[in-house]
Amino acid sequence: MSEKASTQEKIIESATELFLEKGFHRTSVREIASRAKINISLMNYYFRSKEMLFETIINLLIGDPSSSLKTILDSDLELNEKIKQYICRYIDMLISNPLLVSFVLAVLNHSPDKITKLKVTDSLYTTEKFANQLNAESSKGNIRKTDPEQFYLNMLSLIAFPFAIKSLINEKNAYNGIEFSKFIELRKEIIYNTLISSLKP
Amino acid sequence: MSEKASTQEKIIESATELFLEKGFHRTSVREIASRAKINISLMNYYFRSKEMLFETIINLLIGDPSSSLKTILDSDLELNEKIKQYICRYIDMLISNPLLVSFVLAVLNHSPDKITKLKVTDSLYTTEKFANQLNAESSKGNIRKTDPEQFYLNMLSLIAFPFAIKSLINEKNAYNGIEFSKFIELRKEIIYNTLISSLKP
DNA sequence: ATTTGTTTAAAACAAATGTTTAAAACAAAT
DNA sequence: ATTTGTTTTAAACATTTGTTTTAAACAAAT
Repeated sequence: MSEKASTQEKIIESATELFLEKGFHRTSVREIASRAKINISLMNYYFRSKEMLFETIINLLIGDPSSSLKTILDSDLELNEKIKQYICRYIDMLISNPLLVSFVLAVLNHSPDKITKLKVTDSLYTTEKFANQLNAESSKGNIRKTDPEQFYLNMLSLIAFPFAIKSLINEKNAYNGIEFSKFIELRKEIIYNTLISSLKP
Repeated sequence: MSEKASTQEKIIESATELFLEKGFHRTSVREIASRAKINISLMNYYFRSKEMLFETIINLLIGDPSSSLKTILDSDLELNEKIKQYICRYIDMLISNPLLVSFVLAVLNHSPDKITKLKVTDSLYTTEKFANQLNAESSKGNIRKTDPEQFYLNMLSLIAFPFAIKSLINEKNAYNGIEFSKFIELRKEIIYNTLISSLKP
């Protein structure tokens, strides 16, 4: 925890850690206050309610990464290169925050509106320009006829799902955090190859 | 709800529905009792605690499907056919219980031990015989050199992840439950083709 | 020095939680 | 008919929950 952090920042820092680890309902406001070393009532003073604090943190956690990734998808990169970079950046992002996938899935599961009604919704799961690119390449005969929706879902699944079952993978292979990251690093190329060969005419 | 169901069965039925929909912490024992139309204390009478009831239900929900799928993986089917059947049966199972993925991921996330220490653990995520088969085919030059661990993870990701983000997919494409199922049905062949082309030497 | 607006603290609040108790209702057996 | 063991009920239990209240501490401005 940073030293000169304001009360507000301390609350966000602690709450973010706890919400990522344990989710909304398993985290109590007293635990947040205790970790942030502030009085309980300050949470309500700065964020009105636990719920609003949670929504603030959702935006912080999802907003930045997803819009950064959207940039790649919407760029003018050549298809193969775009896919390669997207996989790479996405995985790097998740390695640096391995709890993010489970967090998003948890929220998505018990209060989907919190995510779908988000300003950043379409950053999270939209493919318009990318879809056009796939269709174009398909028309030109460069790649197999491909449903962009399904292809993007394949890509997302291959990238994100392993993080959702991290503990299962670690348990089975007796991995620690670092070994897991190495295992995931290997997937960059594997996922790329898998997707590219699925596109070959 | 069945008519002649015993109290114990009524509790399990109601609790299963609620745990699947809302998870452990968002479900109260009073809600379970109310839906099952029984007295609150009967829950403790039959299952000692909410926690033990939850574990009972985890076993019921995960046990059967996963061991059934394990059978396919451990069979003597030829590789391509085995993959095809595995995808098909897995997806059929998830279509008939679309909340299962999110449920397992939620449990896996906040109390991994509940799953990894399960009797059915290895049914959930083990690949020994399948791995040997892949290695054998690889040695014979029939398929590309492939890490079985990564390949199985690919397969699992492609199959299961879409169910974890069901609400996102539905929201984006304005799907209802049936349209989602159709979308997923299409994936059987797509996933098969994707995986098979990734194996081609 | 006093007033002002802001931030922090301690205590209390009402509501909800999982669980236990103690007695009643019930069915089966003697 | 009475005892026995099982099942069900209503009430209370002790904690914990998120939130609010009230007042104190603080800093800045007049």
